[in-house]
Amino acid sequence: MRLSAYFLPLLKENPSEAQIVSHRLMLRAGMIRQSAAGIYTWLPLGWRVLQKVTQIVREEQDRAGAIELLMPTLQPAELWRESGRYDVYGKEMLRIRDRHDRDMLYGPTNEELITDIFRNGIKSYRDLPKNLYHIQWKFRDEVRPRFGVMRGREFLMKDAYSFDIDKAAAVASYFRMFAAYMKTFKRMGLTPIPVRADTGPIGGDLSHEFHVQADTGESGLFYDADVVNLDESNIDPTSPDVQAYIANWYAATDEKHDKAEFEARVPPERRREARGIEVGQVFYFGTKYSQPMNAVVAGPDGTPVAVEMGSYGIGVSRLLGAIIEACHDDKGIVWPESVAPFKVGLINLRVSDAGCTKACDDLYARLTQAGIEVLYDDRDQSVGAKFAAMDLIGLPYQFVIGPRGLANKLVEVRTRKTGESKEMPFDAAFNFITGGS
RNA sequence: CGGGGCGUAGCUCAGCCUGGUAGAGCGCUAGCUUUGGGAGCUAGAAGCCGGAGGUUCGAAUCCUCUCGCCCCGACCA
Repeated sequence: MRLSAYFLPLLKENPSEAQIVSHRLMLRAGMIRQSAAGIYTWLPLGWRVLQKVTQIVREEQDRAGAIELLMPTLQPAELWRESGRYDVYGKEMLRIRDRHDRDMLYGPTNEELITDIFRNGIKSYRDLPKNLYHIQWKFRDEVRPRFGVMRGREFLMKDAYSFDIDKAAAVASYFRMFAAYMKTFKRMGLTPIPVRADTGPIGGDLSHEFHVQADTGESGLFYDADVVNLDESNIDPTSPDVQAYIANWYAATDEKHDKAEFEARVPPERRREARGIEVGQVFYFGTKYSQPMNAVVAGPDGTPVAVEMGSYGIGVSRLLGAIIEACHDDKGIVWPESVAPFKVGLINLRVSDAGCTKACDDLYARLTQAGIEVLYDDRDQSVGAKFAAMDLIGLPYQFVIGPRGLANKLVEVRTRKTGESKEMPFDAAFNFITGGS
């Protein structure tokens, strides 16, 4: 993409409404623009990142056996009356009336809708287990939205719902998602810390919140180092030992932290303290919805059984804020490669120089053909402005071409994260980025 | 929802107390000069001073109401 042809409205100064670093940087880097309190337009650069993050979430859900579908944003109130939540949910739920005076709502979550879909489609235990998910915009009319996309009213969420014939199978589904979550967040360059969450009123319920480490995070975390060293690709979600191990390790937010227990159970060298941002939560809730909504299947002996359910959420749009909170420096964003909007920023230091421009155009064409995502700064701007812009938007690599290096047929390759820079011949730079030799 | 703050040019903000022709820096446009870390000079464009009512000869400024946004708290992916 040529920057001259792109839409990237950068801000030199910090907008006064933004207090936290991710919000400021997203605004300044031209990723989002606020439309109303807690409601944002995703500008081209932000949209690209959102799609990258979405795709990683999707791939790991698919890999874990979940099946994607798409439910609507607007739901009939009727289903929520059936589950009993219509009157319970409160003002956070945006209620709408259509022209026929039917009560509708903009979905804050989808348990009712998915249970309805499920009960109409699955009648036998032989069709279980099932795990259905979608990635869809939600709306919760928060009293006080803040921190940009970290706590918006409209937000993109992945929510999955598992259906099993009995508790043992449901718990296995739960830990399968648990492992998928660890993998998902790690792929985004984050350090996930799964924290035991409230078990709720029904005894035996399971829930974990996933926090990702960020110095500016809102919750304090105390945990056993083993938690982050878990190799999720090797765990067997159906093994009771594994389940017990995960369910019992020590990891807590500051609200739940019990110093005495922490010190009793975790040896000093494994005790860790950090700050984090919550980006996901998993629940096992049994028949809480299947019972009232009559989501039953025929069991092996022919008698109807209410299915055992769990739900699994990831705050996809919030993740962008979390990633930036975890990955930035005083110059701007430092994208992990897996979610970067472009892999390379190509800077033409002197557009007026025919040699520079030719060299840039050629390299740009070559990289693009090789499938590398390149943002090519071909604008006629001062050098400092170009470097500052590129640092701000945080692409992992910068290729800098100017008259000085070009005299020796060299391009400068910089790594945003480390600040390292090295001059090399064009072929070497090309191979460096494409992984060729 | 309780408490506080702010709405003036695209952005950051001054002006308001003490009413009298709407300002600065950055950005934007044009030209010239510059060119390896947010360039310089010159000339421009740009604002129903959030909205409505009121007081006054006269309101960005004073009064009333309203809308929006931000911060702290309670609440949440």
